[in-house]
Amino acid sequence: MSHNLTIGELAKRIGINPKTIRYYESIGLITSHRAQNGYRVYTSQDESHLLMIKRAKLLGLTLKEIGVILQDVQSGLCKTAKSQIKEFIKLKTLEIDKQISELSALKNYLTEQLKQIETDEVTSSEVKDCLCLGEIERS
Amino acid sequence: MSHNLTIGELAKRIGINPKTIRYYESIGLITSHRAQNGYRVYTSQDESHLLMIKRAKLLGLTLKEIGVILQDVQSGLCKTAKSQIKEFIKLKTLEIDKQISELSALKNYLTEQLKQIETDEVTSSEVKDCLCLGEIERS
DNA sequence: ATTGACATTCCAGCTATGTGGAAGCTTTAT
DNA sequence: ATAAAGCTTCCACATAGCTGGAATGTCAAT
Repeated sequence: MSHNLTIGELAKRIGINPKTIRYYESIGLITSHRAQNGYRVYTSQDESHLLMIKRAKLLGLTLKEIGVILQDVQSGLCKTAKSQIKEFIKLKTLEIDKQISELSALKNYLTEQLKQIETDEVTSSEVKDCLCLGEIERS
Repeated sequence: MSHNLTIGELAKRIGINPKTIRYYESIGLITSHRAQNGYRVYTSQDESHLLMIKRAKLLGLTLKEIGVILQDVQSGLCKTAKSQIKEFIKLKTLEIDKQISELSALKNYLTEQLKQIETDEVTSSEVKDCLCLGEIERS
């Protein structure tokens, strides 16, 4: 299963810079095994981890937060100290809810605004209200 | 209406560091008027702008993106060159949709995971799957 | 055997987003 | 009138998250 990859191949598959992978290793986010020549060797597991990192970053997690998840996951924490990961998941879920409702509110107002702009019936101050003062904070 | 504020008062109302306000000014994100003694003077409009900046930052916009919005809004762009702001809104709405669906997916999987953890029926690899390999990408 | 494309480490620098501190002026309170 | 608190500018440092370059080693192809 583990079709071994060099750092360059891995980087290409994930769509990131090899330097970034080395950087992640340097901060302890991932690890690597070495071939006899000293080259880093990666497995599909490593690829999965990197994909997860990429996705989590897109979702706004910091590398530090991602590191915590990976640590927990890799050390099989859910068997030995579940409460931590439970806590994390609960917290994260709440954060996500908040983020979603803020995004929805912003989207609604932008959509509304777009409609108005398209029917030529908007004033500068209305746009300003939408973006600066709008009822987004209700969410 | 414009109960004038010093930088310190404004900072306290918004809940940010006065230095941050000066920094925003230094990068051209906001402007300020000065009193005769040289002190910065802010109006409720400025307060609105700062609130909007704070909110937008929470939503993941960079200061540069926020700057674009503020520029458009402040120059009354919606009257003079609506197409740009229209374009921006459309793009932003799409991005928001994507972000929302990713967040929803992540939330679902975290919730699912939490349920399983709470009923003591989860394996390390399941958590791993959820976070690293899960079907989040379907979204 | 040489060339070119990779890999290694190390160090340096980059952007974004602030924060801290010094030196000095202004305002406010006592 | 003096001290505390708050304002100014300027400069430097901090943190996150990379990115680039130099010097060097390895591998694959010709």
